[in-house]
Amino acid sequence: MENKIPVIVVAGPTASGKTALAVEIAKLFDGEVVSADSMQIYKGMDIASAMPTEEEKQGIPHHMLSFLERDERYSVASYCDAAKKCIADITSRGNLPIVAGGTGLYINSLVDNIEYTEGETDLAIRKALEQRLETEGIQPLLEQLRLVDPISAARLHENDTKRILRALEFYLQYGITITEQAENSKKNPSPYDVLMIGLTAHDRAYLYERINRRVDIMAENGLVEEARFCLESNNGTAAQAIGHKELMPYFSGEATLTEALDRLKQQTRRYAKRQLTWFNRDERINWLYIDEYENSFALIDAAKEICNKFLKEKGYR
RNA sequence: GGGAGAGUUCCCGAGCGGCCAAAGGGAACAGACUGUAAAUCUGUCGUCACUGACUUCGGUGGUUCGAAUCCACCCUCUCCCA
Repeated sequence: MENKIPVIVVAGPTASGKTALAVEIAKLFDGEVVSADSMQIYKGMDIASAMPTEEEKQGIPHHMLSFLERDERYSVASYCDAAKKCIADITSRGNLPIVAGGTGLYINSLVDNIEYTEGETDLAIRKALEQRLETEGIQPLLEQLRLVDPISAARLHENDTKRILRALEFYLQYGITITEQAENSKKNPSPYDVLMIGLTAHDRAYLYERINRRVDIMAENGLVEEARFCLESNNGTAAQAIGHKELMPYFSGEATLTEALDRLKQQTRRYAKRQLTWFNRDERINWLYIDEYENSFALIDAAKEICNKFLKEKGYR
């Protein structure tokens, strides 16, 4: 209505078929894909992160993929900045932006226009706090937080040291509480008119089977070699990715390859579960159940219908 | 064939006469999540008519006020000697 930008989001747990569906939607509506994946941003982890291959992309432009060195730090804020630019560019070309990925925090922050504070995290403050945690334990830090930001202190579990530290760190760096910041961050309405499509399965076992199968395929496609190479030069954020670290016991001889891959499958299933927990609370999502359709064409048809309805009703097409 | 040891709740694993439905970990399920998010954290986790009751610790039978814990026999497994 008031000059909003239409954006289609394809969300869902890993291995649910987001990549393929996003491409199909892009083909149907002159779209370009903006990835919302915290690991596919890194270079050199194509197999583990299930990065779309050129073949899978089918000529559709993809953004926010494979542009960061593995030892570089990254953050939601940086992601939003860059992704917003991508959306603006795509729109200026007259194309439809399709945000696809499994990192819920990235998707919501981008699409809901969460405003993050200026500047980078002050690592010196963080380091000092981590130092104190080491020597004093969490209680004094929690007490200190209670004095400045009682709401956060009450909300956070004492074991949640990461968030307690961040809340304190935030206050020390910016002089306002992270609680206030959370409020402020929601002040500006989103410039996007969002249609959210979520992929999931009625039967969780069905999804888990797909995950297991995909890990086996990754192994066939050279996951072990990729992991061996990455782990040699590993030091940063990318080390958190599921896919390489699980092979460590295999490299050190503590586990067979099969055992390591089983572990990897399990970790991936657990991750999918967490993703579902995140997305499940979003009332806006139009869920498509992948185990409900005869084949991918039927699924694409269903998605197409939802998109058409959205675009027509809002007068975009 | 002889000897040593082990069998515990979905899995691993502690318990070794009462404070044991049984530590701890894992898995699973549910949830949280504002600059590390594929990370991090929380809850539940024998059954039920659930502040109490009931059924569990390889099997059977004992000892005892009382057993997962002690004894006997049996079954299964592991290791060592043949």
